[in-house]
Amino acid sequence: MNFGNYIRDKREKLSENGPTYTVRKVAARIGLEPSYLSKIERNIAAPPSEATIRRLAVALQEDPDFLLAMAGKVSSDLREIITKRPRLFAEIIRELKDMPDHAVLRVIREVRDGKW
Amino acid sequence: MNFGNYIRDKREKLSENGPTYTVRKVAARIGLEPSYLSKIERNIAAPPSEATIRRLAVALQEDPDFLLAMAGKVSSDLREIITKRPRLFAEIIRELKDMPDHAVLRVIREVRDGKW
DNA sequence: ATGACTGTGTAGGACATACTACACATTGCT
DNA sequence: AGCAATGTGTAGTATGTCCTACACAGTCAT
Repeated sequence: MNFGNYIRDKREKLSENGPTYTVRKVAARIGLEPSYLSKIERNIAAPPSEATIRRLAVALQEDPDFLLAMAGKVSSDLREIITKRPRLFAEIIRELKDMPDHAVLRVIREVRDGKW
Repeated sequence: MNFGNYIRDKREKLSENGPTYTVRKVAARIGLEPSYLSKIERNIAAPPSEATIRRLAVALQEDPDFLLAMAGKVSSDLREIITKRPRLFAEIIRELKDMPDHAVLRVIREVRDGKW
């Protein structure tokens, strides 16, 4: 599944009950030209900028980090966190790479519970 | 400290004993025009691409993740890891954001020791 | 059949990224 | 004086990013 198909599907699902989620309406709400959004949805145009993806996430009730990932991007706030301590974060991310979700979640919980 | 100044300093340190680390020699070794490297070092040109930064890291015996971070970039392999499970990694990275180095290192060690 | 919608096609443009090619001036050596 | 090596200035290019502006064709209701 790619970015364009995903948001087209999502928008079409939302547009089933009423004309609130047409290409034109959504585009207007997030400040884009309708034809541009149309092209994005058909993968004729590449995914838009991070700022636009964020507005799109709000408009379509999607998780911004997930949408950004579909566009092959990493949220700028995460990039900032990583670039401030690159070796440290590179190490832990690579370490967690092959761990199953539930194990990573356990780490998150342990960290959050302040056992450190 | 910015990218240009940093690599200029590093190269100059390495060039102290012998003419092995002139702008021209280093540029030749990593396949760049000398004038381009010169401009990068003086911050007239923006930091180069990830691939070039990696070659530069090898040539100057620097940590690639660190150099990439100085250029405001995140290694593409890390980006890939994150975009495969964006919500999970977004959560843990934000959770670790304000933790001191030693605490993050402890997490890394625990993970590596396979207590999970 | 007119008007109000719908999505989409065409044709750009402004700016950034990531470079190359080559000439030039300065310095040090012989 | 002449050559080699140094760093740098100028000019230009290809490609990508991120969009706008506007026109057009089809559908649907009145």
